[in-house]
Amino acid sequence: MTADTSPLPVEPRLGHLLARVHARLARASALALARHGVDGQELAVLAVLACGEPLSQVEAAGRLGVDRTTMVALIDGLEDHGLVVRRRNVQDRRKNIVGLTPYGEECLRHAEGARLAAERRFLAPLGEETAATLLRALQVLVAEDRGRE
Amino acid sequence: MTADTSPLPVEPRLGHLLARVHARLARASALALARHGVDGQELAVLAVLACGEPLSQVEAAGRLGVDRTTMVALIDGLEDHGLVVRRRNVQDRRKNIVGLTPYGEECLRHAEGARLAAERRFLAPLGEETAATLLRALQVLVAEDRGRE
DNA sequence: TATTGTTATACTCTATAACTATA
DNA sequence: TATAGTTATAGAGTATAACAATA
Repeated sequence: MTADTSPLPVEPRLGHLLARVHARLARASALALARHGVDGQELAVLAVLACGEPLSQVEAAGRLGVDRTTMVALIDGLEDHGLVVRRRNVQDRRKNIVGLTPYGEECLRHAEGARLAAERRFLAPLGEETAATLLRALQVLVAEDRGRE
Repeated sequence: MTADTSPLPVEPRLGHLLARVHARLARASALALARHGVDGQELAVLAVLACGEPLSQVEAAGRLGVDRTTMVALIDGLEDHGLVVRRRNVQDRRKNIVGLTPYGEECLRHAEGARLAAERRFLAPLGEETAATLLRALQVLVAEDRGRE
């Protein structure tokens, strides 16, 4: 409605806004996670593996929305750093049960705390109420997605 | 604080939400733009080129936040489809002034309309007020970015 | 036959380096 | 020397195809 005489190069587009906000959050999170030796995706894997029942690689991949071949590489990295272990499932020997090592659990706690703090700092300029509205709005928009596909 | 016994796979993370919402909007926009022969990035280039003064490739790249080498390929594609033309700047013969053809202007109008309509449909489930809050919140978060860098 | 994990491969997107022509 | 445009190249990130082991 005020797009006519705007001196801005292009009126703000939702897509650009989302991409830029996401990129900035990613940078802030990366900075906060650096000293814990994991990146955001690896931390997400740890969190998924720690949430309740033991998961196979395919199950973990499904919960994160990545391909199983991507999960192989992720688990490789985490295992190399001693954060997780692969164990053959004795009931179904095709499956690897991937579990956190004690070190992995400790890393998850610390890194998740750092990530959460970074997210709170990131949202701080909005104020509590607006931040909550933002999160709810984003959840509505992803839920809407599920409804159609 | 509530991370111990949560039955959820992973509590919703802002990063995931942003990525998923962005991906969904990108799909919706791509669908809406398909019949106009441009994708979102190409449309953004057209919009930047149409906003006021004549721009060189580097200037257009700067406004979109992409590399000049990326802009070369983008302009190549747009020129191949007859949407823009490169003209040598006579004051500074290193620069290409990139302008829209009449067909490019028409394409911009139609495609931008389609994109805007898709964005409105996308935000519709939120209701007007919440959608406005979402947009303002995202703008605050990118502006915050500018303040620090 | 289908599924799991794995590897190799290809694809997309973007940036870096190096070249040219101009300034 | 520095900048604009271009090209070739490389890197990150991810998906697809094919294979062995297992169900």
